[in-house]
Amino acid sequence: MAERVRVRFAPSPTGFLHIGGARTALYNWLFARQKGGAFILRIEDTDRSRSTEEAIQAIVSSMHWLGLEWDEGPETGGDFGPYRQTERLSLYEETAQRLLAQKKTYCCYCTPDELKSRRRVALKEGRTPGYDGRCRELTARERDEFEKEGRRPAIRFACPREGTTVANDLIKGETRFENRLIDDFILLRADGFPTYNFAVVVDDNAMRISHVIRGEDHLPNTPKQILLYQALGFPIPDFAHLPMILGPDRKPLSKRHGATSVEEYRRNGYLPEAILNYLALLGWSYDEKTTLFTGEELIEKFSLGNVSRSPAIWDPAKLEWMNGHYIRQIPLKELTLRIVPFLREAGLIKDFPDAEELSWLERVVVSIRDRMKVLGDVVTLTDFLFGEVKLDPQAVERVLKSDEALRVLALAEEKLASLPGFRKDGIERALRGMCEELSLKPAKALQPVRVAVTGKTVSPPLFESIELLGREQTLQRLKKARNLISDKIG
RNA sequence: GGCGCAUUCGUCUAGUGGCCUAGGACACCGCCCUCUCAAGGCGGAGAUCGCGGGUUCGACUCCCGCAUGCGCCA
Repeated sequence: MAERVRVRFAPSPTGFLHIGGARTALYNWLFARQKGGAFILRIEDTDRSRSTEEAIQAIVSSMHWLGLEWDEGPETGGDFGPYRQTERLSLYEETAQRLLAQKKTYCCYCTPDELKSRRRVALKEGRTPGYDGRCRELTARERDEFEKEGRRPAIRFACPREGTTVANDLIKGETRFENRLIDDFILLRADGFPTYNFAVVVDDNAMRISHVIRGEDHLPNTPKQILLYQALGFPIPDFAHLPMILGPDRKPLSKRHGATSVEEYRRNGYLPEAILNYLALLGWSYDEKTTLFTGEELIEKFSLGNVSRSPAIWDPAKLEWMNGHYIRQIPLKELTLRIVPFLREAGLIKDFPDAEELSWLERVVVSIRDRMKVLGDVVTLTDFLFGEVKLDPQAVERVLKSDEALRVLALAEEKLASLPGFRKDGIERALRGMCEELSLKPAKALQPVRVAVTGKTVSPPLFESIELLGREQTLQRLKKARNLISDKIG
């Protein structure tokens, strides 16, 4: 424990970085940064049928995007590599052989099919479905027989039949497991690939991991791993098991609950700051008041002792609120740049804007900043500023189809046409003057103008929007709306 | 089926024996601001602390049982 803190995040590359994985990574990262330790990224790709190269890239890229930089791992390398389990096969093999020589493991010739059917029978008879240990006492001759049949052995751990293994979890506290209830689990499969429990112990030791911080789903694996540490004579790290993240139905978070990967949130316009802050608070808290934390504050204040022991339900609404908050924290110039990709993606702008367009975009951003929850909101909020207006039929029906609206539009057009300049303040004066002349409340009289100009009953502030649109476009839209009404009213 | 973990407002949580007539945040409702919608400010409603037993002068907090949920063995 006096040794340097070394922690790791060890995902299986079977898809995008999941929200739960991101939180595990974050807690590891915070812990390492706070303690001045090392944060290691290790790829657990021994399940060849499900692991892919694309998934590794996806995870790496989400980690970078979140700013969870690792000190050792893919891309960066390090003194304890390689950091991919499929590149460490010989280490597992050697370690297993060592245990075999010490008679702490044994060869098992049972095939997966045999095991499966035995398990079924056991379940049907109401017995515990674990491995019965039948190959543990195999004689040399029996082994030869199996070898002659062409069977390749798996290597199993000879688990102690008595005693108790105690895991002192930094979050859950002391948990005890009866050794006799743990079956002789496989370390190395017949094909030479290690099982999860074995590879994890070998690697965590080889990489000098001091604290294993991972999801609670691994808690039942812990006694097996402790037994392995002991058999191998390795020092045992500290363990900390994080509660799960569930959907609103208290089932594991999955696609049917909505977005579950960091990548999806990135694409929808969530900010890393918001995701990190929200994730930090999902299962951890600092005091009874604080909800907003900068990255530095999190590093300073995080502690495993304050991590909750019970599962948390994912609440997209709170994340959204937090995202809106962080959007408002971003300096205008930077926010504008971060919005550009969303405008391009939606086809609202073609190329990357030049300096002039950028300064216009900045003014656009000012008008919508308080209205955004995600960066992608920029599209629906400002689409009327690009190209033609699409008049919402319902809005036309409700606010445009009247003689009063017709008069409003005519006067507005006249007032705006004769304005000396075309700035927000002048526009406002002109339109408020219009309201007075018509003896109408602004709230009433400005709605037809809003619909004519923006196509909707809800929009960014009208006067700014009109300025941003420009005189020519504005007048054109007012006229068009007027013609439309005249036709309709007859 | 066995083993393990968990259980405070709808949600995330504060709470480590008296400070709790249970605090904060999101969501919800109302008011203010206001050209719409937001943002912001102010306020409201919302939890007999899963249930039942103990221990104690006193329990959300400690112990036991039960229920439920989740995990692992798969």
